Amino acid sequence: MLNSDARQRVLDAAEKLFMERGYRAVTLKDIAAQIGIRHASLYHHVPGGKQELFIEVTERNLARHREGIAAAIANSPQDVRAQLKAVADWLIAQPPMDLIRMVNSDMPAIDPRQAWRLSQMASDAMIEPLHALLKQAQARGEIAHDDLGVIAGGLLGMIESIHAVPTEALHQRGIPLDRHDMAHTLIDALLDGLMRRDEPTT
Amino acid sequence: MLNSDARQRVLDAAEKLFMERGYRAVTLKDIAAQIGIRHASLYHHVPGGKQELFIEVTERNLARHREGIAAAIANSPQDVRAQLKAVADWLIAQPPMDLIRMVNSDMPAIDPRQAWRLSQMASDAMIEPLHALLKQAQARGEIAHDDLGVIAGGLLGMIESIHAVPTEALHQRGIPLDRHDMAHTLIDALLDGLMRRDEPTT
DNA sequence: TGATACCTACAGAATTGTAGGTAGAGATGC
DNA sequence: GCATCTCTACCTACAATTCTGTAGGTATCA
Repeated sequence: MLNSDARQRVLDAAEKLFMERGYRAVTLKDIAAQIGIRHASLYHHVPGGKQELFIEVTERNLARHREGIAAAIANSPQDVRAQLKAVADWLIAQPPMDLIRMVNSDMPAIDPRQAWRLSQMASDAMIEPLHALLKQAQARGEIAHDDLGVIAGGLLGMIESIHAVPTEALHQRGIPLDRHDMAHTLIDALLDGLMRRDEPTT
Repeated sequence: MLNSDARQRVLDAAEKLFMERGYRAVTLKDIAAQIGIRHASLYHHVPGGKQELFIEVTERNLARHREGIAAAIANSPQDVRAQLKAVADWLIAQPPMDLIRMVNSDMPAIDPRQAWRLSQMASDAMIEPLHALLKQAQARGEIAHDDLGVIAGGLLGMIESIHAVPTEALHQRGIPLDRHDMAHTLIDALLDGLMRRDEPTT
């Protein structure tokens, strides 16, 4: 009842649209249309209305990210490069997680208490796992850096920025440019550095 | 007339809000309130309405970015690190340029022709200058990489992601964490790489 | 006296939310 | 075996508000 099949369809559609476009850019009509029902029928499954729907699916989405990132790391060898690429592959397969929009546009539009809670969740789900991954790699002696928190955030922004590449741009001039490849390229670049070195560090 | 003082105030307020929150999350009332007038008065300065206002200020903003980035590079020594940091400093001083939101939320909400044009402009203003900067550094032998286009995009995403750090988070535990410092840290990390090397490459 | 920069008032559409109704599936009483 | 009862998942209709855009008026200044 509280988690029926029909309700899940509503949450799925809402999650997809809200995460793609943001709170204000999605109407209840959009969500209802996506699953072929009338907007008023949404209230049957989510009596709390738009804001509660947004909060619920955002929480759900963040929880999924936390688990997805954890699983990606757990299923990889103990190696920063492999782990980061696994995380990136998982992130690229998801709808974009636009934290800039979340912080600057979505959060100011909802109840401040909830906004604060969601911001915390976002940090815990997205930044912390990456931060932990990097710290462990540092402990293993694989990498060396003083501000791994900052690096974790930058890494995330770098990977997510790939979602800003329009789909058409990927097939240009016969180059089968793939988002996963791009993410791997970026990770290799961050790990190895761009500066030219005469002795190649593999 | 076409570029009066009052009109500039309208464009400034609109640019700030639109770039911060996105097209759908900003109402004409918000913009008018920002400069202390009624929403209907906006039509005196921008008869084209909301969509044309958005397009105009987005163009303006992108043009400013193109110029600001070019100026930052021009006023720096011929050195990737210095140039990238100058660009980053300029970007950090601007309102966030959320390309993910632009592509996935703002562009689908406006006329497709204009959306395509703005997307081109965004690429020209943001990615291309960075790409050119990197190619020149490569020509000078400072850096070495095969996919500088991808790197340029990732670099941008990395720097812009700093705008997702909530202002309160910057003053935590007495650490005067500054957005500019964070950007510099990220640039150093990308140039030098995170991998531990026993001979320090300065 | 005319241009500029505003204003009030309002129309029309979109958006969120409420009230109450219905069709069908499955359980229950007799 | 079948009438009925209840629950789920919708529906239509509409109220309240917000948002965009229009029409026309007014104050100020050169």
